[in-house]
Amino acid sequence: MSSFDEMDAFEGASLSARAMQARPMPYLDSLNPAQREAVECLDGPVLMLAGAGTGKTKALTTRIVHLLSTGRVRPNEILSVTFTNKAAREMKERVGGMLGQAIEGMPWLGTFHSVCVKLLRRHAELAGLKSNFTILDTDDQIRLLKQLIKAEGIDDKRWPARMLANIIDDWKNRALTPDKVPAGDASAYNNRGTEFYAQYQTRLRELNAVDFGDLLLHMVTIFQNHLDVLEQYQRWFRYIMVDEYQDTNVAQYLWLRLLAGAHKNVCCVGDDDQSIYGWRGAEVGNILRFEKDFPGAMVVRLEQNYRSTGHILAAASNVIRGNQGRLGKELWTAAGDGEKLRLIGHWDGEEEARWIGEEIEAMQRGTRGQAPIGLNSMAILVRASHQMRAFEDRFLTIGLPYRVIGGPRFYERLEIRDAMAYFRVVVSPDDDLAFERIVNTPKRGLGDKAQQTIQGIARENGVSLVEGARLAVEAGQIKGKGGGALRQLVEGIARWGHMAGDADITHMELAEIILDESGYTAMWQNDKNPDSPGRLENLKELVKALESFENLQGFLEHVSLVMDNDKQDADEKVSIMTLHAAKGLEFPAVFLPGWEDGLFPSQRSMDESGQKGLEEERRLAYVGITRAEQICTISFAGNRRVFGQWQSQLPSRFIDELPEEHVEVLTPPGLYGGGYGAAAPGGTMGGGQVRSAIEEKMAQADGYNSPGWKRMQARAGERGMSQPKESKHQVIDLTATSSFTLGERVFHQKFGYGAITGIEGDKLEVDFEKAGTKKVVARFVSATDDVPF
DNA sequence: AACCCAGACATTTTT
DNA sequence: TGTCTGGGTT
Repeated sequence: MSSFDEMDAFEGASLSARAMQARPMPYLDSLNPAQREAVECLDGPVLMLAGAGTGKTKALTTRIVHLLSTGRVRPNEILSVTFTNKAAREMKERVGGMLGQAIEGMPWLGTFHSVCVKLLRRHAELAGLKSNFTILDTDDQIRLLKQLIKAEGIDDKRWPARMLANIIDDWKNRALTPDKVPAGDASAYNNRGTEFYAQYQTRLRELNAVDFGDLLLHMVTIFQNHLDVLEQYQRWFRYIMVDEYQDTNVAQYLWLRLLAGAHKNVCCVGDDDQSIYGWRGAEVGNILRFEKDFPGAMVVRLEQNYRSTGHILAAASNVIRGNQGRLGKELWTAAGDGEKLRLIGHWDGEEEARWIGEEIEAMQRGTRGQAPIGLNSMAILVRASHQMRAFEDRFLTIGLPYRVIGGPRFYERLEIRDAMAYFRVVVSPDDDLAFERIVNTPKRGLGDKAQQTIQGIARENGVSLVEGARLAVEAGQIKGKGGGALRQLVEGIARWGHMAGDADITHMELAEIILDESGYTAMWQNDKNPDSPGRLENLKELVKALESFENLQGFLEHVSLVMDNDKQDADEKVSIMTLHAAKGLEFPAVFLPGWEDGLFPSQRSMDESGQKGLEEERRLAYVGITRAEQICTISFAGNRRVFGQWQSQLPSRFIDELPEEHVEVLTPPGLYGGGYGAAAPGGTMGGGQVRSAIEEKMAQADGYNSPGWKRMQARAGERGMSQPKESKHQVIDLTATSSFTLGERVFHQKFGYGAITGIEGDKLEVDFEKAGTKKVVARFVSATDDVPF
């Protein structure tokens, strides 16, 4: 069936047309011409260049639906890869929704990694592994490398394991096995990088384990060395689709090329302007080269944007225009111009945070002359996570609810990893890494010496550490308190292992039993740290997460790849996140603070990667601006404290790239002589008309004295701490009632335990044990039953 | 094993 | 400036 038939379904009087009417394809009707072209071009290579907010996911999912409903392929013959679980989930849901039924049969829609795990479990022996191999995360990886480094007697202070891990990851991203590492890289890690890489791979094989990078690399190697296996999958995956193609690394690229090599029915979707993961091995070159890799490829550009206003798109386009070697796209919208971008400079970072806080409250109330905007519709996007702090502090004091997106993933948390190590030991007692992790957690009096004894016995007898520990206990080789505790642990592991086969106990009950009997839960219950309650919560959540799995084994196989962190709460909150974390999201109102040279674009990026680095930063700017639907506010500060030192900052060079006609320059508040320490007058700064507008606004601001800016800057430097403070006039709401009393002991989510030293309306002054004295809003603390100290 | 202090250090982090 | 790590101490 060709697309021709489908398009003419309602016009022609042919038999096929009438047949089509009997089975219409309404899903095509809601597509724009470009999307439709990309959806209907099913055979041969297709590159879908999808600009921000142009309905990429819609096109991609519709294409799958089209493939399926035209009956040309079965669901399990489509390979569709994404980078995140979230994206995969969303695609599954949308395809299912469009088909009007849950699709069980798309086993090959998933992340690169999850698809590779599935493949690798089938062919593990070709990589020297057993199919029940474990997947190590970064933490395990580093611990393992540390052991190797120590064994070689290398000073891991001078040559940190972390560094070696990065080097090895980098090689794996480039699909380089130890024997293929180019001579030019030989100097890596004190000239011994390759050697350690080889050792590490050997050790992984011994442990029947892989790291994230191996998932791809092993499959590429298998495909390269076993033509029969490759051909099998080339035949099986009749259609291939790739999301976020601009983010693929060399290994992923090779993997795809191998699989698509025969039929070339591959549809890659991406946007070269949104490639922001170069530092993780992503190669923009992959997408730029697509037409060379797949001659005769059909290239479709999705350029109609359904997200942002005209001003926002124009500004974003003008910024990204500064990059070389783009495939080129011009976003447009059928919607109106909307509001211009808003640009504002502040005296320092604190004032910036304060202003944004006020602005958010104003938008929320709708006092800016437009409809109120909910907090969920607003986001602050920063370049580096340390910038979040200023906002968190400020929002905590004014009682503005916020949520931080990103941060450590759920399964990366200490307590989750510990718990999982317990499960691993129970499920597979020869998992030495897991045993090492938990043998003395909680503390069992098994220090280095005891552990070395166990290691020694295990090695002598050629058995696992658990078995070695059992032998050590039997022989009475561990003295004192540790001996008894170890016996308990070893017996526990054996007992829990038996329970795993007991049909009367669910795996969730088993998990709880393991955590309780091992003393792990008690360890956190007895821990006085303010974050211990949270950790216990997480453990509960972990056990809950087990519900959707058959057994512990099944859980462990997938958890490291599947569990993510977006536990969404229903409350209205402003989102704070990095620009990287914001990719793929959209908000009616977006704040982009910290647009200062060195911070954004990041100095380090430019130092390490030069022009390439700068261009990636520019793409980050593009990503940031295009997250905004209605209102986009860019700001910078003239002074900022970095590592405790006050530094005067120059506005970001990207600000000069904003087109004046699409930007409105706001007047800074200037309560305390809101001067502008870095608005260097003069022509050397480059052609920003926007910049002169800023200078003008700065000059209008109270207390700004144009010729004196340099002196102000100098003084600011000298004074150090004596920066302008935020205004002290606090409105004390006498009507607000507080149920707290002076001296009462309270708990705060972020600051931990403390005692109330002052009450002003609904604001409390609390002397926290760990965090010092802070002013917080009463509803953010709770009374505790603990004895006041 | 718990504690304390000095010193290093300090982007982005889909899996 | 603050956080974290590792080494040294009790």
